[in-house]
Amino acid sequence: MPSSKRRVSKQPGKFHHGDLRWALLEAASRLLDQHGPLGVGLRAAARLAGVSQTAPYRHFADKEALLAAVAEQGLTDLGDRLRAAVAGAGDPLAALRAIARTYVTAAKERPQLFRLMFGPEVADKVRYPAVRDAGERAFDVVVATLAAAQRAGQVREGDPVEQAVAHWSAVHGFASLIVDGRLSGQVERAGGVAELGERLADLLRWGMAPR
Amino acid sequence: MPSSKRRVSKQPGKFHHGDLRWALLEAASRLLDQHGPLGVGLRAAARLAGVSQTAPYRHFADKEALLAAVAEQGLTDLGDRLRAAVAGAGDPLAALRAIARTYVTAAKERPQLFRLMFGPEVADKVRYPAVRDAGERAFDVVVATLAAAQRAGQVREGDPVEQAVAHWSAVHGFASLIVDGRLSGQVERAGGVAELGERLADLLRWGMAPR
DNA sequence: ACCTGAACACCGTTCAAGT
DNA sequence: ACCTGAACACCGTTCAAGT
Repeated sequence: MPSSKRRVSKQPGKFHHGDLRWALLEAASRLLDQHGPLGVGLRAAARLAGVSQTAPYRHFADKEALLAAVAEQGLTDLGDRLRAAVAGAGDPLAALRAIARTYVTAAKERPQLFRLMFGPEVADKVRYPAVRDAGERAFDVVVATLAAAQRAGQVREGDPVEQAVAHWSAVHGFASLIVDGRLSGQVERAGGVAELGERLADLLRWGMAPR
Repeated sequence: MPSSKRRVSKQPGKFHHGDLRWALLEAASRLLDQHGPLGVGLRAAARLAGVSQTAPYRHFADKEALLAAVAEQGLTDLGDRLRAAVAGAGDPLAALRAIARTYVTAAKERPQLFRLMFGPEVADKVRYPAVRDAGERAFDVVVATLAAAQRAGQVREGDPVEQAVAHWSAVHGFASLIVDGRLSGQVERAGGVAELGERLADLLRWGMAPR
């Protein structure tokens, strides 16, 4: 995880940036929101940061490394937000609802970042263990919440990891289809994303089998 | 939907290809599987098809249009496979399971195509109604199956579209996370994708609330 | 209609060089 | 360590031209 605060150069005037790495991440993030994952370039980021085209190579091995760093930031931030949402919920069941709401909200806020985080731009995840770890830390929040929900008798007994995969799959799939504009008709019919999301949460909770 | 059969040129010798459009789709499809959505290029496709770099512009307005045509083929094919899976199932409940299995299998078979179909490469879906229509035809299979399941008393009553969104979200999210390598640990723990998928199907069917 | 060749403005990446 | 400028091999796209 990159430092989120800009450091001041120790030798003022000698470098354009006290922390070029930070400046490049900031530039890439802006390019991402404006032009999508395909609009993020090493040269364009360098231009935005005010350095030469080859300067980024001091901090990132290649373009994919820059994108991976942005994705890692996004996943870490998502994990933090999920943790905060769980902490602010009254009980585990409310926490599960808060996870779903927070996840979909984050995806809608920065759709391009969401796409980068789970898209093909950073193809070889083995090359970026930090990206994978950030994703797993976010997933762990879901697992812990389901374990707590079981202890509180609000979710049926079973492997919490398996339940977390189910919960995450449903929430992630819904967020993905929303971001991709694939559910716009259904969203309109239901009167909004939040409303449709609530109904899906109920279906997941009570199941689709006849009562 | 592009014709899936190569036409023979009416004036042999005059053109390199009887159907250059078909040849370019074929080339793009091969580039996609080999190098991912980012490896598909207009020039590379033209090279594979044996024509000049500018020839593709006779058939596709730009690069995105070529990618959109490939995505459309993939979505149409997915819809066909879902329909066939439903037709081959004994009852609506088995059909729902077959939809999930078919969807995940298709995603695993051609992960790069799956990413293109739902990824950011074709960003502006309004520009490509054919892509959207192909996706909706696939979705309609799920809606129809849930309506049938309700009539058979195998799924609780309710809006079949809403239930289809829930089913599709869960299946799509699971497939996405699998393709993205995000569940490799959990898959190993569970003894395979099919096994984990079966457990998720049960959770979706019976719900997560305490019995 | 269909295709070509040259050209333009971009890329990612490498290399030799400067402080 | 950090940054630059020139260069190479690629892109997507446009344009004038050929059959």
